[in-house]
Amino acid sequence: MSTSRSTIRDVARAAGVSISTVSLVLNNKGHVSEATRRRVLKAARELGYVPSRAARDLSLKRTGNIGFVLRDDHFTRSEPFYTYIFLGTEFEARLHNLYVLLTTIPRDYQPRVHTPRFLRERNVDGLLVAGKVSDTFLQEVRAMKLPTVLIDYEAEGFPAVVIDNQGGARVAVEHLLQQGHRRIAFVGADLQHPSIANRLEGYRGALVRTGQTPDPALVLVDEEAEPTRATGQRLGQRLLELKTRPTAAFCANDALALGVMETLLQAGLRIPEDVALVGFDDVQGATQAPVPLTSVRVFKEQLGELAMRHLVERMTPDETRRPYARGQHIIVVPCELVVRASSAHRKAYPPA
Amino acid sequence: MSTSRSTIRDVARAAGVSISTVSLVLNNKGHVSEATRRRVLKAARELGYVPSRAARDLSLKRTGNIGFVLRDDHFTRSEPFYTYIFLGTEFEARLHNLYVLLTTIPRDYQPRVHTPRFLRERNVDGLLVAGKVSDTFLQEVRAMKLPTVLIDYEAEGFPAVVIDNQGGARVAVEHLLQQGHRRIAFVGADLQHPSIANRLEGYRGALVRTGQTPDPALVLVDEEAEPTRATGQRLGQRLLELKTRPTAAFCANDALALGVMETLLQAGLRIPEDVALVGFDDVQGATQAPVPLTSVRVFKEQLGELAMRHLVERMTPDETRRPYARGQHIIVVPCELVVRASSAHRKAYPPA
DNA sequence: GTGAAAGCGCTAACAA
DNA sequence: TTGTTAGCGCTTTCAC
Repeated sequence: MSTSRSTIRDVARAAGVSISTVSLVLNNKGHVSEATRRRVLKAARELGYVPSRAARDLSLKRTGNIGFVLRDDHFTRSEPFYTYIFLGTEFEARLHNLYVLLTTIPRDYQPRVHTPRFLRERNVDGLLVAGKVSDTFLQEVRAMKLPTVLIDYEAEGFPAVVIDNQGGARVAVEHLLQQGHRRIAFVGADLQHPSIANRLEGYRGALVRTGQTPDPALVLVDEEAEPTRATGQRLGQRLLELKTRPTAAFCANDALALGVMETLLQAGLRIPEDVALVGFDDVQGATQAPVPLTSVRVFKEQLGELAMRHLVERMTPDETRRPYARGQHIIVVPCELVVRASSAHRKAYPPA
Repeated sequence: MSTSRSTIRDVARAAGVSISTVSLVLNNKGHVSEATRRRVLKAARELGYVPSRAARDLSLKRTGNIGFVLRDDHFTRSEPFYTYIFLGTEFEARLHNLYVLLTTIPRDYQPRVHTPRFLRERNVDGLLVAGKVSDTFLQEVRAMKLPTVLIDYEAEGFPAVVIDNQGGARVAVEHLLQQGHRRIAFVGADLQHPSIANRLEGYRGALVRTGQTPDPALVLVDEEAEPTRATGQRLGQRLLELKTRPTAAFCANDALALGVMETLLQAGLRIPEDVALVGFDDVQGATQAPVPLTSVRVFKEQLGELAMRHLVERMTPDETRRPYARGQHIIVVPCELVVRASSAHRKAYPPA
């Protein structure tokens, strides 16, 4: 017990069988009689036997690791969005007896310089990429022919697990419409980001569906900026300067919404009486905001779990499965609206 | 290139030597002639050879992994404190060619139920534990006889890398004293936490050193609570109810300080004119607070780096090192005061 | 200085 | 149903 750990040999000896039998039992393979199976299991338990990962991996020609890559600035954001996603993958990984190797890459990724070590050494069987990353990185990954799944981001040729951005945005805007709002602004940033673009689409869709004509003047977007609180503050300023001020704004994410809120409150406006606000992501800060923020809740851990599950499926060529297209599957995860004070019912327009 | 990766055999063949020679060259061992050394290196480079981790680990009887454990509620805090620490360890790990396996444990850790998988399977060569964790967990770790280093926490029998809590607190309070403050409160929580206890010590020390007698009435502590923003709000209330209000408060961390600030501002007090505030940790939110918060900056990534380095030292029994006590080394990392508006010079008391 | 060979602990043919 | 054996790719004695 106190000496070095026991091996498959020890178990075999203790159970009075050969090591291959032990291997078969432990991996539920082949046909082993119930009697020996029990003996083996018992011996293994009594010896506190745990298979050596290195030995198994060497024999199986795999690593048992999954790489998880995200941008460092995303990982260290004050909102633990990607942290939850990571925890989701980690949870699912346990079910498959895999380890997750987490590494960050810089925003301005340089192809050979910043390549994660586990990729360089080919020390992962599959790869998970969370959030928007440099395209040069994705190109490198593409060239490696490694099973890969993106999370909360989309790119040519990669399967991905994404939020139902469009659907969530639509529900959010429909909620505002239902509250009686007719002049609803959209606050956004970097439209290159598929998520943001989709949220804008959802916003437009909701308006069009209800027979409205989206007013371009109400689309407040800073194409060059990241969707941060600071950007929200600036865009809030622009909102204030509009000739006819909107009565509500749907913001592409909570950070932006919180920034807008700050600006509006400082300008002396009331929320939601003067301007109702809805965000997206439902971050922790949404609840604690001066005016609790209505938002679209995203199930971050679920994103991670699903991505890992999907990755594992792609890694194990299951013969029993039909030969579906090996292409770019996109898994869309639903989200849900959480109504808080920032968009509470306006006295003037009671809900339908 | 497109087929499976090349092995040490391939390199040996290409260089016209034996595999043991290749091994020696690649590990800088034994005496190999400069000529063959070059040939081997060249061959390895041309073949894009990367040693198999599994094979090496199997042979070396090690795993090449380091476990990193922290509480899930710490990891998902909105302040990426532990995220930075993790990144520090990850950075240092690369230098030693180690992988870091990150896992969280619940706050209410249950001994055999929640044991991290890599510990159960003994799949790490060393362990890093960040932040306060359940004592039952540490007991389990103790029993494993695994090289371990704590980070930002201390416990019997474990080496640790910690912030200079006492020193930082002292500097913070000295700063307030220098601003002319004489009634300085201490705002804290859970004194069981060594960091908080030490910060209180530093606070007292600064006062005593300058010949003051610490006033127990000014020590506002909620022993039962965690040092969070909510706790800070409550303690801020208690501060307001004091018969003779302090002119300044040193808070055990930024979360508490931010909570106190919120309460004071809502009560109509001005900061720093009515009450000056100083926090600890220098979190991201400190800069963005309504009144930018003076705080003690902590070099989080450095904590992680040092811990990893120390762990690696303990893992590799270096014969050349003197047989120092194998005991509980505590590495103290300095921190520095960052002065912002929340404690800016008061007109009444110009700086010395 | 270099090579042959054993062995790390496991899986998977292949025999029996 | 079970056992024998040949690897998996590397490190490391031990000869030469």
